[in-house]
Formats: sequence, structure tokens, C-alpha cells
Amino acid sequence: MHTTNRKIADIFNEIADLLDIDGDNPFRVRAYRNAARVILSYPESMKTLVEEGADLTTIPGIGTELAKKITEIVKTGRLSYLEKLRRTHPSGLEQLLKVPGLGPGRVRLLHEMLHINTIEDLQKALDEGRVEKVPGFGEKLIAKIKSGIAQKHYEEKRFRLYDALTVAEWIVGILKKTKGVVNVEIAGSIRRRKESVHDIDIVAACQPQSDTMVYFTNLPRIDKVIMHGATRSTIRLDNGMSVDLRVVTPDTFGATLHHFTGSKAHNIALRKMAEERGMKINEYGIFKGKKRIGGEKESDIYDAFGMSYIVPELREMRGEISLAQKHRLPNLVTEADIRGDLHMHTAYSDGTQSIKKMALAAQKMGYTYIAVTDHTEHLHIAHGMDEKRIRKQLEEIDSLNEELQGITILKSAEVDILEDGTLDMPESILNTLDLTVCSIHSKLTLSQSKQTARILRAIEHPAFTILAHPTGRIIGLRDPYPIDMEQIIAAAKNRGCILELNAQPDRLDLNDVYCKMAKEAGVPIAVSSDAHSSAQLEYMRFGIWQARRGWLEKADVINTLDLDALRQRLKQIKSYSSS
DNA sequence: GCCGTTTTCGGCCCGACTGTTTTCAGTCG
Repeated sequence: MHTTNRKIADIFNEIADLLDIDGDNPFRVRAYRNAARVILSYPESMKTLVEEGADLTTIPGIGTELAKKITEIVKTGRLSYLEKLRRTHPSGLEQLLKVPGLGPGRVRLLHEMLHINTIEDLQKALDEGRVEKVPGFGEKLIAKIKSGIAQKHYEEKRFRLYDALTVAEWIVGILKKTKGVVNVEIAGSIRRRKESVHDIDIVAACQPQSDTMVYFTNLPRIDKVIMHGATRSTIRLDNGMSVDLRVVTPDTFGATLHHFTGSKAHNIALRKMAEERGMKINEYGIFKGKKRIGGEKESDIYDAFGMSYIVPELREMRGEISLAQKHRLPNLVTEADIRGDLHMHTAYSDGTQSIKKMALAAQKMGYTYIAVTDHTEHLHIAHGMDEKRIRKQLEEIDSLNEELQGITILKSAEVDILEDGTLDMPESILNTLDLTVCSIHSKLTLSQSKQTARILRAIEHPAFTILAHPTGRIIGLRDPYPIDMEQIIAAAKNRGCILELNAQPDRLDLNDVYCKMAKEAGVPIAVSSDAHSSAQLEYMRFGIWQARRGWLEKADVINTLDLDALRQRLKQIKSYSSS
């Protein structure tokens, strides 16, 4: 199996868990977790770097020891150090860490005193009343552990950004109406627009005597109040989402919002910088000696360092801090930059509305063009169009383009890439289209080399324009099919074609890391809604957020071009001939 | 295990809340 960055990160996280349970040096544990995080979001594959003989220690957080381990994993597919740890640690211990109330200290205690190694062991010990004899395990803690196991809270649950944002906005709406509230904002990974999140963080600025916290802990749809303090509470909703609220005074709102927006790694880096300059940052403000020099506004923190403001989407420790110090942060693409949408469906295939309805809705969003991209014949499940229906659709587009003012409908299709890499459409029609949006919907389980070859062959077709949802993943449901993205990006660069960032909230495909890879390789991205109804055109904003997390600027996104410039580009892409 | 514009050794972000404790460790974010 191909060594992915994810595999290396998983190995380092497992080592961190085991060392943590051992009570090993917590900073050593942190070094492993930090390295795992860095590798996971690193825009180049460790495999390639090792093969090229690159110096891994230039990657922040990777020193000589971890570089050696990465090299071993890439070269052998395994790591002897982890195997050694596994021999002395029964499997299952890491899962115990995920039980609410259990951390490394308590897991170690349970293991040493009761030989508990797995969730099943723990359940048995609880049933038999043995856990209460362990020092530090009182009545309430045991109840918490019991309920955590019963409700399977040890299984990590993540929620799509779309779902979490919907709930978060609902809560913010309620809290904004409470007495004494001055400001309420969503923080955490939702504010950083991560594609999936594990909880909701909210920060409220309130006057003393406000009743915001009371309202929060009495919201409808609460399953349980996990924690209830004067300034901080946690609730769990009946859909399993947990929500954190911090209540602070208005003068510290910015510092608290920043603190709870994260990412954790970004915050730690800033605090280190503060310390080096004789300053201190915490959730209440920024301090020079005893003197508080800011914290009301979030930007106070960046101002204190004389650096550019870093938007939440970039706060992932992917190089944003050093660029902000040099005032050279990317000028990220915004929704307002978008001129059109190059992927959507109508009732001709599996969409719900007419071409005209989609075009008018797009115009309302301020677009000047759309591409209609219904499915081709091979995709029966989505009522793929045969040649006859395609020709009928093309005629309808011609007459609509004469009828409608201010919006142009481009002729296109979401063309299936067949197993052998050919395109599912007669050449005679392919040649008449303005662009094609090509994608894989079948045979998702091909080997990595076959799946990659399939895409590479499709890209070579003269009528190929955009590779849609390039990895095929469905967030939380379906893993990406195995492909060599570096090869595909290189081929796209060579061919001069485009990769899609599909904005459907359960796809967001390409992901942020691949967007950054594509940008660095000079491959343009089409951010597209893949709307199946006019309401779904709004999904564009999720795509833009992901694009921003991938450091994309206006110039990196093809559908920021006006229609004339876009046509020019499409002409260039069509004129490519393989040689 | 990483890192360095005082350092190649000795640091490593910081605070709230809970539960089980008589002053604090563990967990969590």
C-alpha cells in the first residue's frame, strides 16, 4: 500500500497515545502529535520528498529523529519503534483515552490496578463494581464513564460544516436576544471553515448580570448539560453535537474570540512569540509585563506583533505566521470575485429545475455565466442523457441564450470517465461543447495505479476541460478513491486543464491541502456548486471557504474570469494536442 | 522529540471546570 501522509500521521498519533499512557515526557508526546498534524496538512507527500532525497528536517516540527522515522515508514511501510511499543501495550488502550473522563493518567491507573485494556474490560469491571475501588474514581466520575460508554461517546463523531453551522447560527440567534448581551460570535473550527467539525464553540460578550448563560443551558433540544460554570459551559444536543459557550466582558471579547477560534497550534505559536518579546497572550488579552495592551478587538493580537491580520481560514500553521510578519499573506478569493458557476444539473438529468430557472437564479446571485452540466448516458441512476436528449438540450440552450439578457449559458455536460479512461460521449457532440466537466462515478475500487491511469488518459482527451470532484470522497461516508494526486496535478499542469473544487457540503473535493498543492503547481481551480436545484447554487460559499483554506487567490480560480476571458482560456485548453 | 537574534541544554501555552479532594490532579479545549 502506498504510504500517504495520513498513514504517517496515524502512526505518530498512535505512538503519542501509547507514550501518553506510559506517562512519558508530555513534551515528547506533544512533539509526535504536532508532527502528525504538520504532516497531515503538508502540501507535499512525504513519500515523494523521501524519494527525492529532500531534507525532512526543514519541515517545522520534524527533527532528525522523526525524519528517520518518516524515512523508515516510506521505505518499508512500517515502523519498528511503533511495533516495539505495540508489543508492550495491549491494543485497545488508545480507545480508552477517548472515553469521556478518561485521560492518560486514569487509563494508566485502570490498566495497572485492574488490568483493563479494552472498552469491554472496562464495562465488565464497572458491572462488577471493581472500578470504584481505584483511588480517584468517585461516584460521579464512574457515572460519567458509564454513560459515555453506553452512548458510545468514545467513537469520534464529526459533523459536516454545513450541519454544524446551521445549528450554531440557530443558537447564536437565540443568544443574541438575551438580556445584557453585547456580541455573540461562532468561534472554533466552524469559524475557520473546516470541512468537518467535532463541536461548536461560541463566544459571547456580555454585561455583568446578563442571563445569556442561563438561556444557553436551557436551550431546547438539550440532551445533557455537561458542564455549567459562570463563564464557561458545555451542553450536548439531542443530535449528539456538543456546544461550548464562553461568556466574557466586552473588553476581552477579541482575545477570547481569538483564543477559541484556534487552531490550537496557531495559538501556541503566537504565545511563544509573545513570550520571546516579553509579552503574554491569554484569553483575556495581550499583556506587556503587567500592563494590558489589547484584547478588545481580535486584531489587537496581530497588531501587537506588527504583523498582518490573519483570517481564521488561514490559522492552521501552514506558514501563515511568517508570511504575516512579512506582510505577504495571500489575498484570498472571496464570493464577490465569482463571475459564474461551471457545474450544475437540471431536470434533463438528476436536477430538479429547468435550465431557464437555474440561469435566472444564477443571474440573481450576480453571475454572468453558467455551464449546464447534466450527466451523460452511462450514469443511468442520474438519468444520464443519451445523444438525442443532449441535442435537444443544446437547442434549448441556443434559444435561451437569445432570449435571456445579461447571463450566458455555456454548453457542457458532466461527462463520465469510463473504466478505460475514455469519455462517455460521442466525439461529434464533445466537439460542439464549450467545456466539459469530467468525473468518475463507477469502479471506485480500482487500484491506485489503475485509477490514476484512468484519469490521466481522460485528461489527454482534447475535449477535456475540468476534472470534477477529483477524489470522489463523501465527507464522513466514503473515503477518497486511491489516486496519485501529485501525478494528476502534474498532468493537469502539462495539459493546461482545470481541477474542480466541488462545493457540495458533503464533498468539498478538492480538499484544502490539494488546493494548495494545485496552486503551487500553477493548476487553476474551478469552484463549482454542482447544484441540483437553484437553492443549491448557494453552496458556492462553502466552496469559497474551502478555497480560502487552500490559500487560493482570485487569480487561481478560473470562474473569477469574466466571460470573454473565460472563453479565451477554454479555447486555449481545447487547442491542446498531445504530442 | 523539537528548538535556538541571550541558549546545543533546558526549556516547551494557558486557563476553566470537575470531582475527589482537604490543596489539587486530571481532563478538556
